[in-house]
Amino acid sequence: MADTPYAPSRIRALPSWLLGRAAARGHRLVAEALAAEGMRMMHHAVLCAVAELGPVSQAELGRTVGIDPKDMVAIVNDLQKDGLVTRTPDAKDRRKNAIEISAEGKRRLRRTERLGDAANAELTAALSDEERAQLVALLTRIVTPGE
Amino acid sequence: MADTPYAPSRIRALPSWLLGRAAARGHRLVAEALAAEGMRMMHHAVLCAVAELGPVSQAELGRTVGIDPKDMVAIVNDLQKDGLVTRTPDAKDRRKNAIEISAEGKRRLRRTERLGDAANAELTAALSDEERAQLVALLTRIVTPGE
DNA sequence: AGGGAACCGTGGGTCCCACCAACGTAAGCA
DNA sequence: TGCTTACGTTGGTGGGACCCACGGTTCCCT
Repeated sequence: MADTPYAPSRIRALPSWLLGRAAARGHRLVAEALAAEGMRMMHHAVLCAVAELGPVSQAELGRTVGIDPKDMVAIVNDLQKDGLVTRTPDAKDRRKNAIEISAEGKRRLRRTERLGDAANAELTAALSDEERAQLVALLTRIVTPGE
Repeated sequence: MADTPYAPSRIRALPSWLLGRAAARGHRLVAEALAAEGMRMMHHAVLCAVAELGPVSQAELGRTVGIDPKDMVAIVNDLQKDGLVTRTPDAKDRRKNAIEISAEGKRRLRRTERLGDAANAELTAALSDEERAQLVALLTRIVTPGE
């Protein structure tokens, strides 16, 4: 028999392993795509969330995208430095910063969304539309175990 | 209106995002489980591969599990230090190390495999057996785009 | 009204994973 | 024989996720 160089290796069938591998490929594809605009995945995610939520505090932003407040500081710093969002102290609650997307941020977001979509298309190129939807549904149930 | 704190946020439907989240949860669950035996995911994967492949070089090991040779060195060091594998110079090719699992390694592997399976069961607890198989099939096609 | 609890933003740091560059040694091939 | 390739090892970079602690602010309960 021809070789098939490496044995199937029991772990290759474990969901956790496959998820790790698939996520790594997805991350690589998306990161490469977004790099064309000088963005990273988390920056894009945060920018996207800001666009959807309107003026919002960093803490709430962190909760929606599920990242540490500490890391959010650096991301918002970067986005602000590039003029993609504005960070103004909230008049009603002076603990908060009101983060809002700028016009330039919206333009950037439109481009990065297209890049991200293209990368995701490549990531799931081997799947039919129906299978892609299936995958999304299954993953959604995995990531939200409590709901 | 009741709140539903965060908007669906467009990115939450992207495969790459969901994969990252699901992988993070899977990694956390498995890592916690394996920590009971003082093992990490990559150590378990390598040990598993060694058990399947028999005496094998580090380079081939790295190819099968898909990790950097540099990282493989550290992992084999750890496994050897714990007496789970043996690393002997290959007589036929003196560049290579022949890595082989030890009796203690086999015992450890049996335990970590059970722990890993349990963690994966919890990870996919929301899915039926059929759905789990579906997920594995879909992920497999994503991680091996060229085949 | 007062005081403790909770929360926000920020800085400190840790751990794990992925990847790249280089080098000495050894094998394979022309 | 010399050239090319491969193996193992050391060095380092960077991103992602996570945790702790602090000062400032607001909320809530008594």
